[in-house]
Amino acid sequence: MSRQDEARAFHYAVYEAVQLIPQGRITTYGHIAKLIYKPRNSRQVGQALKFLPREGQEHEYPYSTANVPWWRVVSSAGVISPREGGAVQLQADLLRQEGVEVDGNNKLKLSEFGWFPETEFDEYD
DNA sequence: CGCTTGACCTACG
DNA sequence: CCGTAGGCCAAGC
Repeated sequence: MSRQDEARAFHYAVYEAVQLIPQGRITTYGHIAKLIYKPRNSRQVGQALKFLPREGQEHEYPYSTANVPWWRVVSSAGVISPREGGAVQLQADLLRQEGVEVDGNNKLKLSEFGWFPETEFDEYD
């Protein structure tokens, strides 16, 4: 399996896990990493979302912003990760649109809206 | 091939 | 509840 194939497989795993997040709920990059059995790759989870094709854009992946709720993923600090462009504001709007409270500093209450299903890694805590 | 980046995370003051 | 330090690891150059 080539390195590129592995990267694609990782991206697909991330997108599939993100699709599991219920509407009106949020989870973290780190938790998605655990769900796909790559607990030390939280950074790459963010990277995968960055590579998620924008709706309408030409791409090979069977995933895009049209079928992956990328806005339901935030940092472990419960904050919408800062980045270039208007993506942050869009994410805040999409979350509020489904009932998730976002304050003026883009902070969210993980204790209230967090979605953290059990993972096999939790057994080693 | 080595070095820098970055939608991250935990531990510690 | 900040802010910092160190660790992590694929992608880009």
